[in-house]
Amino acid sequence: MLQIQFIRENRDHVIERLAVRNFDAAEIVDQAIELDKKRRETQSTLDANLSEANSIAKEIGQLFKEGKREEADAKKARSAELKEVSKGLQETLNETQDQLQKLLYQLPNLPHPSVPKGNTDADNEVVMTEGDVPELHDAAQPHWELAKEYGLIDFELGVKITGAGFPVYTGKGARLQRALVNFFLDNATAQGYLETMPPHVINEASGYGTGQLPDKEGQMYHATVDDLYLIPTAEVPITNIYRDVILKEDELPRKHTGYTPCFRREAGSYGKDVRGLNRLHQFDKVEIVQIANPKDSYATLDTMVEYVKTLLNKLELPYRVLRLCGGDLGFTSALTFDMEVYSAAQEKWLEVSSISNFENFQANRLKCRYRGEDGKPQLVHTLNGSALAFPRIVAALLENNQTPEGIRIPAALAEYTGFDMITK
RNA sequence: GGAGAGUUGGCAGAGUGGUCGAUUGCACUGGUCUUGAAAACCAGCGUACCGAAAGGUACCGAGAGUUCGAAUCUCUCACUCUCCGCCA
Repeated sequence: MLQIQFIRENRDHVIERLAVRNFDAAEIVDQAIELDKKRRETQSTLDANLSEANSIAKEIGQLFKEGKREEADAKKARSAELKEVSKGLQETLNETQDQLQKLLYQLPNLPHPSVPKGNTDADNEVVMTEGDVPELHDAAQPHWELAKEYGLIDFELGVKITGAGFPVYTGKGARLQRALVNFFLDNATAQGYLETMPPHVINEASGYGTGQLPDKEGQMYHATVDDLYLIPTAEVPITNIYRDVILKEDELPRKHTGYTPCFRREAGSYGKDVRGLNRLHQFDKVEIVQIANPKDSYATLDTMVEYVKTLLNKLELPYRVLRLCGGDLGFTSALTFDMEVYSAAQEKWLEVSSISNFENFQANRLKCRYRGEDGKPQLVHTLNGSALAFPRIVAALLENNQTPEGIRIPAALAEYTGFDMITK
């Protein structure tokens, strides 16, 4: 959420920046500024009323002690009057604040100056491409065929137990998942990220803290009996560690990594893009999260991108880095780099990581602050990224490394799987 | 699932209708003392909003109520803990 003080002082800048998202903010911004003005005026008047009421209450108390009953009673009239007025003012103030809050919820984060204008993912800027696309043999197959042929993943069995999008991993398929958990966590902790295993279910307050609620309620699985939600990503429980927290400046940055399953309803998604592992309702992911000092959050973002590159290099997967354009940028993000691997049999790029700087947009909702040199609490910057999401990594690994003899496992990962070849 | 207790500032823990935004201890910050450190002593030390400032207002789990006045009384809700039951 953007800060109203900032909007008030930078009206034109806010509108101009949001135009990069093709978001016409003028009307909302002006309404918000108007409401904010009303809010402050109401607040001042109310405060003055309450102030007078407080001093009258004290006077009455004093008069009672002195036994001046009549004088005290006389003052009660004024007190009742003030009470009536204050009640009305309080209602106006609450309404105004609610309306203002609703407007602010509608405004997405301001894109960083480097974000290109654009409408769809076709307008994203390819920052770099790395690695060679492998040449596959003639009988090469997409990963869902390979998974079946080698007995790694059973999609139909998942349908029986749960439904579409909940695959069952078996044998080397399951072992590969376990290897990825350890591979990613070991790499992240070596970079100073604190290994963190959070709850996989969150309460409502946490959902609001990172912005899944109220807007994206339909995207999470909801356990209504207890009013809890299954996490769509580890970002939610981990970032919420810092909800309502004031850190000391020298405690920054805080770095966490966590492995969790992720649950996404993805309502309305179907078609060939969702075949196999391309899009699931439950998948595994290792996440990296940083709570950063605003002055170096962009340097932090760069280190996170660099870190994920090292993972993809170790996995020997061809990949590219995209700078998301305004139209494709997430609601809460100021700058996002997507990492895509090339899946050779499907002949397409698959997103395996999305690394974002939210600046203080999330922090404002979370109320996560740090105390600067002047002693005043200021909002932190939050960042996170996948490092990495498993299913599409597995898809690319299977497709790119298939040979007539079997599926080769990259050396760095073979240390974790215990095998360097998947055979029938 | 049953029964009971509780929710106050970073932590511990007072406070049962008026000068309480809140005693005290610990922690923390600064200072004095010391060759240095410790100890001792002195001072400071919540957050948000309004305001140029002075200052004002709100907040003692959340919301509503009683009252001239509520951390304190009433109601509703949420959460936590303890014991019993069940159980990985």
